[in-house]
Amino acid sequence: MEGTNDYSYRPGAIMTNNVDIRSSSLFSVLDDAQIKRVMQSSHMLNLADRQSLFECGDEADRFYLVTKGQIKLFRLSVNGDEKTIDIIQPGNTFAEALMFMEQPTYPVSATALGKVQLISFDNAQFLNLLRGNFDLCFRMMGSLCQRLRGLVKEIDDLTLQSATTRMCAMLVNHMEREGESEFPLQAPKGVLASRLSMKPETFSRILQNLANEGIIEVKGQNVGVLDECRLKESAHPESVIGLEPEFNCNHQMPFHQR
Amino acid sequence: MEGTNDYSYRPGAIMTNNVDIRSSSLFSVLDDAQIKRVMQSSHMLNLADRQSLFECGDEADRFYLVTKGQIKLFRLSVNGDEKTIDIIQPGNTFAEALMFMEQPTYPVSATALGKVQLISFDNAQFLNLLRGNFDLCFRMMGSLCQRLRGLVKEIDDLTLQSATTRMCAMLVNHMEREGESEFPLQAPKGVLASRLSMKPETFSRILQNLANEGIIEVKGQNVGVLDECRLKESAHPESVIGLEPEFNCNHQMPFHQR
DNA sequence: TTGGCTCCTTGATGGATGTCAAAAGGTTCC
DNA sequence: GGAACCTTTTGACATCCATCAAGGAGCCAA
Repeated sequence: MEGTNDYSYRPGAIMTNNVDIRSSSLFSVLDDAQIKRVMQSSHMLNLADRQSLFECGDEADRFYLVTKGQIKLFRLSVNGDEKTIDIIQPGNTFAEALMFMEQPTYPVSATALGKVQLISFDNAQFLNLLRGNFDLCFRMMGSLCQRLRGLVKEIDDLTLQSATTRMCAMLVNHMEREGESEFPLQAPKGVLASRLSMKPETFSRILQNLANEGIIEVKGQNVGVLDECRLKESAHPESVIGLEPEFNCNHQMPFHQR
Repeated sequence: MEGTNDYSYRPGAIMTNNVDIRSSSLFSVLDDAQIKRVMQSSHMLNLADRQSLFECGDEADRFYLVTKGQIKLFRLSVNGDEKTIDIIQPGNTFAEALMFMEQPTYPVSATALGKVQLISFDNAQFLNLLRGNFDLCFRMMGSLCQRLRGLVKEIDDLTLQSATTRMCAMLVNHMEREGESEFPLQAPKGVLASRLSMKPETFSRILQNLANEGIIEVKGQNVGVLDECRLKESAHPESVIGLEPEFNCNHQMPFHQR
């Protein structure tokens, strides 16, 4: 499970599995000597599908960069309900915020979605690096700030938006990231459901509704957006502010509609 | 509305309205000269009850320290629904995370709860200070990290916990902060309801239920905790893990019970 | 005191989403 | 190819909480 830092090191791009480490914003401001130093305390890891990386509450002395596959971050409730907090994509780091805590423990559990390859970094090492590099500090603070904004948005979504709205917002994100109106969902539907804080049954029904409305079409894992305009309206209800009620596109989607 | 920096400056404690600026973790690592520098670009503000400080989307070039009263941070949905994200207490700063963004805009609106006194600081000034002070950077990163953890916990609560559980957790926090089993709620019930992501009616009913159960007693704004044990059980359902179902204290609280 | 606020409470009802159960596809492994 | 298994879908029903409407309760002003 735990390998060594056996990837090639050379000045310039540091490639591991087609992911340039420098493309991660945290590492982009490091010079070659610094990268080398971080690398020396790093390990490459391979995880099988569903393999656990750490559990909520574990001591947190390392952080991670995903180079291949996806990592699911989640929390469990007493009765075994699972809430997926985030799905980390290749090229992104996670758990690095914890290095600033006194007695850091992971606030979430992490498991592999499919086969995953990642690199782990030693918190103490990285803290040393931070202590001599203001650019890096600012990078880090910027990244923490963005994550904060993301979570605030998330809370907004959970409290002020409906399940359908969240679904549409996700589909719009997906579409814009892919640049195509047809794309595969990047995780099993059950996982996406949990990410959107709904049950798989609800997820399925909402997709069905959107398809019945002619807004999307669904074939297995593939989604095609047929009516981008209506999808975006459903995703961002604020876009119709200012219109008179009778002029609103009022695309009601009763839950149990067939 | 906007005053000048007319509070006394002297080495050592920097008091403004009985709040020592140094007691805020961000400022605690600054020496006198640095404090003085920050102060020079700061302003004291007074807000009347309900007065707005900034709106979601406004350009964010200052951050704030509350010295008296409370600030409500919230987001609005299209239909006017309001979600209180946080209630900032005296001695605490807010909106400082934004200084690391390119084109910072506030992700929430802020208004006064009651009469409020606060100090605003110039982001650019503070960034200069950060750029020469690693301790301060680490303070800042630590604070951002804690805020992140708080938000993750919040999402957990919203998705995995019931309204009653959230209420109990809040009451336990309240109680432990006050150190008394009897205490006043620190904000109008309607605001607390929104903070807990429920409607005022639901808030009222849950308090009623807890009172009927004999767990608390409520007199206006004052709450007395009668059965701390049961309150904590309801707040942290994980505490009863491992017990056989029939041995669980099964304090059902049907919603419409009278 | 009385009126007019605003905030809170209480009751009746409804709706979005969860739950439970079963069927329908897909995948993997002999 | 088919058996076992998992994921997804579908249906019937339950529940939590929101909504709507009305009634108290405290507070301030005249």
